[in-house]
Amino acid sequence: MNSKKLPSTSRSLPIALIRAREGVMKPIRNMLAETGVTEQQWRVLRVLSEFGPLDASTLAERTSLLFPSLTRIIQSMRSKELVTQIQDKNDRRRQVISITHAGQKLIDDNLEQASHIAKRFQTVLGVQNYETLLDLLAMLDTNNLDGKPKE
Amino acid sequence: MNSKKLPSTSRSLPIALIRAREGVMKPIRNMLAETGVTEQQWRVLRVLSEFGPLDASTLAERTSLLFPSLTRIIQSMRSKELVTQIQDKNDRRRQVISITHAGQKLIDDNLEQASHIAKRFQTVLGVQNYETLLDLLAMLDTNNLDGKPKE
DNA sequence: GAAATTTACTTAACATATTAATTGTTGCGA
DNA sequence: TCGCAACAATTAATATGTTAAGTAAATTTC
Repeated sequence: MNSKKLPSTSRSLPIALIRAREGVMKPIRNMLAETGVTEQQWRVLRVLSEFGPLDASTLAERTSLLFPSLTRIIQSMRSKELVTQIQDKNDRRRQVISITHAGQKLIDDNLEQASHIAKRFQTVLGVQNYETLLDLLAMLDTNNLDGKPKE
Repeated sequence: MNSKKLPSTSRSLPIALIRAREGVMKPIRNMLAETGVTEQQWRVLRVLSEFGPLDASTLAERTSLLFPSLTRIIQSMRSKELVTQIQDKNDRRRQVISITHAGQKLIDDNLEQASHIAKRFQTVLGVQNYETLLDLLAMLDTNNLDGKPKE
């Protein structure tokens, strides 16, 4: 058996993930279009709202944003007064990011619509499948694939 | 019951998709790092190799790349002589993209490693789960979500 | 058959992704 | 306390994602 053949691009996992993401993001982007924030900025607000003030490293991890991206996003969001950034007193290398009232209001104002969108995907897939999907995706996340944790 | 609450970011579908994509792409990117092509350029080569010469619209659809991205990518790949672009005789609006010998060689040279990576994900998830995952992702792809089935 | 419309693609502008190099801090050991 | 490795964040450079405008060729309409 020739194991060198690649799967057809139509059953390619990377491409399937991209297309799924497109489908999921479309309604979310439509919602956010009117708020003036991008999908990533929305994610930053979500995480800050859920966990409270965080240093940039932790924030990057929880939002799944790379550091350089986060730096620029925070700059942009500071100018829009959606977040604040202050230097940690004890370790001046650290920057602590907090959500502002305006940022929290933006979330509150869109909470209903956002949860409606989230719920719709559960309905489309069925709650059972929805949970299964999240579990399978989580398996792809952790880098413990062939017993080689990283690199 | 307050139905307005958003799911915790840890069970958020968009974030789960992003993280899964990260996990899947990491080994692929490592492989491609030495070839000088990006993930998207690899995808273009894959599709051209599988389907033969294609007009830009079809290529964009099969690679899941947006048109403006594809335009730039093709320009870059032409300068590297991985693909060629010629005007269609019958419809001069159309641009027909073809893979070159060098492009095909790049695929051939990495075929084994690429299929090994693809197979590894099947093993990690189990073949059954792997198929289930592709099916579920496909359900998110089709834009028949807002009650508008499709064109 | 010329004007309006549509189609296929390109450009432009801005935001993010990714990797690498740089700056400023902290902590530690000689 | 000097020197330096490690750490946190920023900056830089290149590529892609996304939306909107623009261009040229084909098609439709009157």
